Amino acid sequence: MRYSHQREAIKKIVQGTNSHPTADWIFNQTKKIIPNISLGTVYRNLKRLEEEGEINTIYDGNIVRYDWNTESHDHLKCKECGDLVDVHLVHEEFTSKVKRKFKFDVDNVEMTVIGTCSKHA
Amino acid sequence: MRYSHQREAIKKIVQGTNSHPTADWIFNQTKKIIPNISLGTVYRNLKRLEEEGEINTIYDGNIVRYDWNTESHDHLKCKECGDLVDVHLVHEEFTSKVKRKFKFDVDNVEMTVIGTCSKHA
DNA sequence: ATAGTAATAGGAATTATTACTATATATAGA
DNA sequence: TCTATATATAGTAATAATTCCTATTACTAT
Repeated sequence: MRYSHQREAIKKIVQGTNSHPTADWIFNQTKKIIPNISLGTVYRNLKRLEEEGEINTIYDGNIVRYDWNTESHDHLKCKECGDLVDVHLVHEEFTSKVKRKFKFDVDNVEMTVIGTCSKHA
Repeated sequence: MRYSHQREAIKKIVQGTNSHPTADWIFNQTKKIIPNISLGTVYRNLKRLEEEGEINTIYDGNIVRYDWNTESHDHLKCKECGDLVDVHLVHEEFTSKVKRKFKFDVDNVEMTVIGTCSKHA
């Protein structure tokens, strides 16, 4: 893969936030550095970076977000503030239980716990 | 809520399949009964039915699907055949653990386990 | 039967994403 | 360093999913 200024900028932006940004947010941030970058370039590079394992794609309902955290993890989503917080809830024992019980080979678990965070209890 | 022929047809169609259909599929099925139904009507009524607790909305990646099964449950998704199978994996002990550990009040857990089903092992 | 309210059809508008194409750029090799 | 070429980009058009809008239709209580 050939180097590109654009891809580097996009990578740094995703890796520099905990906000689980959308493509559009990333596009706007990148524009501050490369004003004439195009949205297609952002999408293309987000896909490339995901393929390279540099970033992760997460699904917040039907909204696609990106995450610098490529370790397997889960999310707590507060319905009051919309905050999405990284947590580690699914462990090895869980995947082996699924394997045993359903003869299902687990690659990945996508879990979002929806509720109310302590700030809005 | 006033009775409507359209909404009843949509409800029966969703409740009559295990295929976790998309809005578009439901639209096409409903057309077989009510040829001049409009897509907007399908979306509006799917939303109403979800609000009434008659059906569930599920997110398969960024694809929105609908499910007759309104009991809290999880999904196994086979990356080979795309099959989405209902399972019950998240139990009360899990939500109370999240409550204790993160002071997070759990409403709902959305979990999709991605991997390979026994047919494609 | 009629007025008032609620739902629908059909199409336009919106949003997110992908595809296309002419131009620009990174990089391997002379 | 210069050049050739493959790959990436900007800008725009196209597509897909969903929501919004409005004139029309249907139901309900009088």
